[in-house]
Amino acid sequence: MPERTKFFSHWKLKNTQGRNKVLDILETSTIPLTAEDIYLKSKEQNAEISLSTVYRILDLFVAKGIVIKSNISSNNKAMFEIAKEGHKHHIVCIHCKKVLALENCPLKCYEKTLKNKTHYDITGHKLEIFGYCPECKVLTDRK
Amino acid sequence: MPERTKFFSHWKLKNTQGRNKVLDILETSTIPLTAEDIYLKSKEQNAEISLSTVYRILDLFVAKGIVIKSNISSNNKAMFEIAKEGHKHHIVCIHCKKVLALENCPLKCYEKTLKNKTHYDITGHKLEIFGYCPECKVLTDRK
DNA sequence: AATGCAAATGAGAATAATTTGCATTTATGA
DNA sequence: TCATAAATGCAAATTATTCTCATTTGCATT
Repeated sequence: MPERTKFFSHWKLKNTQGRNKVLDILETSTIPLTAEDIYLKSKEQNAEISLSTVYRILDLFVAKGIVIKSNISSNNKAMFEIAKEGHKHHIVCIHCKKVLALENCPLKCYEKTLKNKTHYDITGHKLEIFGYCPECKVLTDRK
Repeated sequence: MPERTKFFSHWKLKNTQGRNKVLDILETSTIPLTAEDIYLKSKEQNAEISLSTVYRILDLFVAKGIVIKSNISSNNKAMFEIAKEGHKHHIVCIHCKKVLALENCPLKCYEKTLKNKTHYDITGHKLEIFGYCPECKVLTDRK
């Protein structure tokens, strides 16, 4: 039984080429991707999945908690990333849009506390922090 | 000098009817609102602001850090809320969509640490936590 | 208080992301 | 291997958001 079939059967999902490829692409990427990014990567890798199918697969993964959907500010495209350890969070400068990655996830501990307190099975989270970077907080229009 | 004029002049912004109304609506609301929600509320209150202007005002407020833009899962409309103390975070059940409000913000402390460490002027953050609620984690399709 | 001007607004057309319908193909369990 | 339900591709439909441009408004300065 192929490794991925086992993985998918945990969720009672068919192990299709498209789902495999999307999972590959998401697991390989170090940054969140848009549906179109994934579509283009599948094409590059000679395993094209139609864009609407990419959307359907992503929706499914989000519904299962395998993937986190978020909308990084400014553009309004949805971004998708694996809901797993090893993810990164960022501080985004509202003014110059510079992005600073945070060393470690401030919620790692908190999630454990929360599991005990709420009895939820927590599968992931989204976090983004905003502000003015040291340069911009000086220049900015605010008094 | 009207109270709001002072507020707006801090950001070198004109004190217009639209901006006042949008701020009123956002400050009054206990939940994040879509641009359309705000448009409809302005209409109800006999101070209609055109939808495109609502979008423009919201973009401006986001750019200044007065408002936080986020995209609560499932639907893909942007949601807007005041970037202020007293905000709430939530755990959303991936399966039944139930929302549980968290008592206190797990980032309150962390933001202070971060200010010192990064010298950013932090104006706000977005946080959403996902998982299966106690009922759904039993029923769920996952093995 | 009146004036000038840059900035803000309204209306609706344009854009672009996402969803949907339906005919065809594919994965899985018997 | 076969039957069947589920997944996919394609193109059209939908919908949130942005943009254009003519008109209006807020505010600094007389």
